[in-house]
Amino acid sequence: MEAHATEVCCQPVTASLLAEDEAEELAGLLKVLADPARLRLLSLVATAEAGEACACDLVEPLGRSQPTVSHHLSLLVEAGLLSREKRGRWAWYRVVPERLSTIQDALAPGAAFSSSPRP
Amino acid sequence: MEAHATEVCCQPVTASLLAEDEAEELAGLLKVLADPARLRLLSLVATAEAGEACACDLVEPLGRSQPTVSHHLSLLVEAGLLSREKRGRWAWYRVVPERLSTIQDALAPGAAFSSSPRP
DNA sequence: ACGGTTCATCGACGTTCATCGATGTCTCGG
DNA sequence: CCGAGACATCGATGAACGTCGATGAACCGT
Repeated sequence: MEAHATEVCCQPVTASLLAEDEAEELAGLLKVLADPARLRLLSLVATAEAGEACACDLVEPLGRSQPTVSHHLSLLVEAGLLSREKRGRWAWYRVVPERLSTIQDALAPGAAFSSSPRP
Repeated sequence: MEAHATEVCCQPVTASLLAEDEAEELAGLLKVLADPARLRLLSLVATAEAGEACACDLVEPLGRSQPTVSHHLSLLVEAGLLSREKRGRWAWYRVVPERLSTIQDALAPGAAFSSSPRP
């Protein structure tokens, strides 16, 4: 019931009537974003040098314990919002911009009349 | 600590380092969206005839009890995602597209280098 | 003025979730 | 080969949340 990265995820919310399944799918993805700690992690990684950040450099600026940071990072990776690459004994993270665009598209406002321009 | 509609809400997450306050603010707004019932309510109102929907027509298609629907609608209004207008004994709801755009802007990907083009 | 309809509020219950300390696993340097 | 550092996993705990039935408040037709 989680927001796996493989999902393409939904048409725009305002474009057509969302089914319960699609709604749960999109809600699962949004739920991962809807947390201060995870938003700041996303922001920390995005603004990090070279666009990637080591987990060891995220614990202190986030002000949470190491297990908590690890937990949030796992959720972000599972949702496809971050990618993890383990190099040596460090784990490096990057943001996945396409995944953010996915959410943006799902939230496109006033899309109710933009489906078929006219035959 | 809620997502009041008056908030302008944050710079893009990927553009600059999010402070804890801003993160909580944006998270509060996203938390309202991150629920299947509320997403479907938003979708129901958006795709309704004339762009507005009566609360009485939302209970049955949502498949939840009337108090639950009322509760979710209140949260959406408080977050500024819906507007409520009481006419007679019915309550009519409309989506607020600007509020959706706010979230879209906050989630703009790859905005790390788009702040100041060059002086 | 009364009864029915619409909607919000209240109180309660079960689930989900963020957080932590303790522990386990892996990798490297000496 | 052993110890230290980095990270994930486990188990527990307290708070937040979605849901419902019951109740309350407002607004009409008759």
